[in-house]
Amino acid sequence: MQDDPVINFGKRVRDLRDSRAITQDELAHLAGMDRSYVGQIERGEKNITIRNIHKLANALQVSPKDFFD
Amino acid sequence: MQDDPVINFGKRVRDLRDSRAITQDELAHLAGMDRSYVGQIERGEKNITIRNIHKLANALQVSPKDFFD
DNA sequence: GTGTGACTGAGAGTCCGTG
DNA sequence: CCACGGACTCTCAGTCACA
Repeated sequence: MQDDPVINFGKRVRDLRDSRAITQDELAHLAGMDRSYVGQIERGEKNITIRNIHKLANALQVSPKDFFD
Repeated sequence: MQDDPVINFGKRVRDLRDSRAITQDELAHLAGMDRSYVGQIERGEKNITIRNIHKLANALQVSPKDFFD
């Protein structure tokens, strides 16, 4: 069982993004971040900060809580 | 209304710590962090990363979701 | 017991490109 | 459309001394 928060967070972002049928590029643009960075987050390669968590939550129109399920 | 996530997160940490009646020193020890670092987080001076959010959640025995209310 | 400023190494985050 | 890379800049992690 993989319980690294960075991994789980990335999976959650990908799920939410897929459910909205948008690309990494589009999500990056909505959140005001770099396209390759979004990819790195989804792959669990980056230890994201709380400010960017909020940016992604807003871009995906969810509560930050929804990333921790 | 102060909606900087860094500020709100700090307040939430302080509230949860106070409700447990422990010092910054004790929380820092439980979370495996430096005492002054915890203070900086509570004051909203640090844009904390997701891994440290989880450390604090574990130390306070709450879910990471509880920081986002 | 806590607030604060200063500090260094590590890693967050960007920009460019490739298959 | 995405994974992955190099090369870069900026900021966070983590600690310390002192108020």
